[in-house]
Amino acid sequence: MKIATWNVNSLKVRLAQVLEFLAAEAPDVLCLQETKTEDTNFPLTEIAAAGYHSAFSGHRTYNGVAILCHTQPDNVSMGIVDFTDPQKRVIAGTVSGVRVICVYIPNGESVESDKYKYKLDWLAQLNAWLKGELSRYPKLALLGDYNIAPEERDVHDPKFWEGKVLFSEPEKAAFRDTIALGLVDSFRLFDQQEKAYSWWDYRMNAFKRNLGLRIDHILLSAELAKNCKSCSISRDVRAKERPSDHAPVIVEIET
DNA sequence: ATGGCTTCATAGTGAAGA
Repeated sequence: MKIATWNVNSLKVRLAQVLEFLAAEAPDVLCLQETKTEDTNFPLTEIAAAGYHSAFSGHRTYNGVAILCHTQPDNVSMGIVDFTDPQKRVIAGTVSGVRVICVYIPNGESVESDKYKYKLDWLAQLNAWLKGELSRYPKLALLGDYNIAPEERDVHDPKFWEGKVLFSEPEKAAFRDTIALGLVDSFRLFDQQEKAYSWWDYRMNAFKRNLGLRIDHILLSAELAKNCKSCSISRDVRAKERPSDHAPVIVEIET
């Protein structure tokens, strides 16, 4: 089973690239973030023509998440249970016995911002909810744009980023709390090249200079992690014409 | 090494992303 995640930064703008990615990689599941698309405008037909079912939760301008899937996902749910959030950031579904949770974790803007408080609160709510989800679904994959670089090696310049949003201590602590629930950062199960990132700023030639952060993650429950065969970042996608600022991440799991 | 991109909503700029 091949599962991927990608922050597309507008599904409308990136639709052709999404279809290209589906054709090239043929993932069983593709989780999308920042679709920025109202549900009524979701490109169901084009995605169906590529052989994929869609489950989605979006609104205009910001946020928006979706799960594209070769088979119809079961028990699709939106949001974090018991947490009222008008922003569409979570969608989950069960595919071949695997609970797939697609998340777009808040950016936080800066550590002084009210959005940063929202981010930390959001992460606490996520972790509280996940605890129950993990006991219900031993085979669970949590994927998406975390907007957190967990370790120094995930940041091109740790000194520069120290204490800043995406790499501040409370954010990293929240990430470790997620891991402590019994999830594994699949990327670190394998030998990886140094300076491997999943996001590069559009400005300052950041991609060409590899000034990036690894903030998109695929976390697996123990039962899935033990059968995980690979985890890689599709860096070439970021090099395309008019790219998203994020690259996709893909895992292969033996089922 | 953050003003220096990109997208959206809108009709000239402003917000937001990360």
